[in-house]
Amino acid sequence: MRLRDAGYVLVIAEKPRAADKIAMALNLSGKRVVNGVRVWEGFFEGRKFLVAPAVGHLFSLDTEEKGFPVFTYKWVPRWLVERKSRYARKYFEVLKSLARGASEYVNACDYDIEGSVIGYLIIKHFGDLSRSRRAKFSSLTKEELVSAFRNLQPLDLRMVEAGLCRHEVDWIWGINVSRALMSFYKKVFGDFKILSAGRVQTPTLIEVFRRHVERECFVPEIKFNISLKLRVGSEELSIRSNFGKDLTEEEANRLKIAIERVGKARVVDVKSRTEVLRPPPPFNLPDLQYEAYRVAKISPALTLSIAESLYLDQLISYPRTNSQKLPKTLNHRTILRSLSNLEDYEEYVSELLKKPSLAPVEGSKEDPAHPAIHPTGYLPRKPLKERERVVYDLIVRRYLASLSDEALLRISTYVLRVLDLELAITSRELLRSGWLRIYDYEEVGALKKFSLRLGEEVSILDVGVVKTFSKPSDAYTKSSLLKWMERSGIGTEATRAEIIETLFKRGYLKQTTSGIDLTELGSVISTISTNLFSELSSVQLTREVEERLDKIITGELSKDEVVREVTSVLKPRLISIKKLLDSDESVKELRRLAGLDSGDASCVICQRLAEFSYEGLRLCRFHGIAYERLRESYETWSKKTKISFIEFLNKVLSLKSSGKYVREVAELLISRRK
DNA sequence: GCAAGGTC
Ligand SMILES: [Zn+2]
Repeated sequence: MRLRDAGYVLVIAEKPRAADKIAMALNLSGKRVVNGVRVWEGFFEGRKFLVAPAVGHLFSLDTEEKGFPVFTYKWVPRWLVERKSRYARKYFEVLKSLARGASEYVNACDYDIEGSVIGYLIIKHFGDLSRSRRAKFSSLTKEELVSAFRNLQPLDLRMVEAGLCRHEVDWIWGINVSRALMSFYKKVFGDFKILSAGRVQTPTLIEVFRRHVERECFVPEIKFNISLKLRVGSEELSIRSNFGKDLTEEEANRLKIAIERVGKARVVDVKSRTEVLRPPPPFNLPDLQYEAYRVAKISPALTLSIAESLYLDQLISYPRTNSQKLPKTLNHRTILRSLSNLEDYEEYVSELLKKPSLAPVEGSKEDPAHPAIHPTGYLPRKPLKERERVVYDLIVRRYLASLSDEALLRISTYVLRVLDLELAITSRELLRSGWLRIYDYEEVGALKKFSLRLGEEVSILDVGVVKTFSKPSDAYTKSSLLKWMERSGIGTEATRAEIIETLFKRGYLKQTTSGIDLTELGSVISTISTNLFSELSSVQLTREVEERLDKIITGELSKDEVVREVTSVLKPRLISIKKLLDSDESVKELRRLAGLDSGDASCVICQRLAEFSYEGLRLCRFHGIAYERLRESYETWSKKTKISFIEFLNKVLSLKSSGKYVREVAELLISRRK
């Protein structure tokens, strides 16, 4: 492929800031503002170049068909079909008009499948695919960009095909199942409500459902431990231990008396080691969102929007990244000298600058297009708002920490023998604080320093028996749910927080004092999704889509084959569901599929569909599971302590960590036994 | 109006 001599080369960037960087790297200094959009022109290696930005996707899939099943769709201008994307119109118009005068096109969007689609669709609609090439770079640094433009590649049509396929598969599943759900809702509850389902949101909702069941069907376990108060040097140390045994109440009481009688313990082993605490790597977006919540309770969605505005003010690098690595070419000394003008960091930074070399710690996470989040060195020109300040401060401190020395922790473990039993106590002392001085949010564990010699006797000042009750997993927060999505490999940096917000907007989730919980609607949608669309309800669908996209990239599969496969799974099912929805006598069956009361067999506690029967009591799946857990749990409780079933039920009612369904079943059983 | 993915 040979570049034509006449006309200019139109370079399409994914976003305005990237267009600026590309122009800068290629020395294209002619800045013009067309229709409110910044574009750049100049000469690169003798050819006239023009760089203009998109703003992410400028086209979107859409259909004119109502109802479902729906398998016909086409790409349309995004600003036309999406209210919140009207701002994209001016970028759309500018690219459209500049494309007319161009003789060549370069797709210089991020080198990933979405970037390939963004540039491809613009060239396809406004330009000429046969006169196009792809710029391939993994960061927007001058070196990489110059090399990418000296070695322009043929258009990456397999990446494009994979990208188009991802859009189509998500559209087909999402739109069809959402419409089926709305149709179900109308039929069963009588009114219209906006509902949705999708490859990422549905497994996330179902994970909250699982946690809801786990917590609300939870029966605390009882445990008996020995508490000891020891004299260690001049200090008193309180500890709890079960000596590695699952003690019954009787055993614990006997042990307490025996230990009281001895009154002392002996140090029989001493192990000391120095633990090296490496600085944390610089932030990727998930880490920043997690820390902003942990340190300042800022929600993941708000953290992203704050980071976005810091990025647009040029204070930090691009935030929607998964990378925990900084570019080798980044000039840390320049950034540090600039940061030293800020009072908060001045002292620490001046120490860092004395180091002979500055090599940031790297994490393992990578990103195809953007490095870890770091301060640019540009300083705020006006005072930041409170939350902006908090997020900016976190980013700066994390960056400084990544350039800092390791911290050293001295950990000494002493094994004490009392009677024929052993227990360990641990002393922790910070020998060198290193990076912990600048990033002091990290929990190093309570520091408690003491020292004992081998063979030394330790007096036991007090002994007691402590009864403890286990607790269920915590309810999810927006932060821990986002972490779950990340670990499960669903969604992207840019979308996870927003998808959690969508689940709230649909009325599937609610915020309670202990965290996120499912609403009644959320429970119905989870249940019907699991029953009718099991594929969409699991993170496994994402794995399968990814495998197929990889095969499209290697040429083993085509987009049409993958779309045909999805259609063949979904279409027959949608047709039979539609038939069910259209029939007159289907409401009962539909209610059953949603786990709702279907008329004849309902739970004696909540009227949901009964799926269990115990002691002549019809119980729904929640109360049925709660009943089973209560029975199992009583078995273990009664082995450890003398307690009647009624006493046990009353005790469970009094414990805060007992689940809602468990309490309701306990109350019912108590009232029946009166 | 529904997805998930870009970006303001
Ligand atoms: Zn029930």
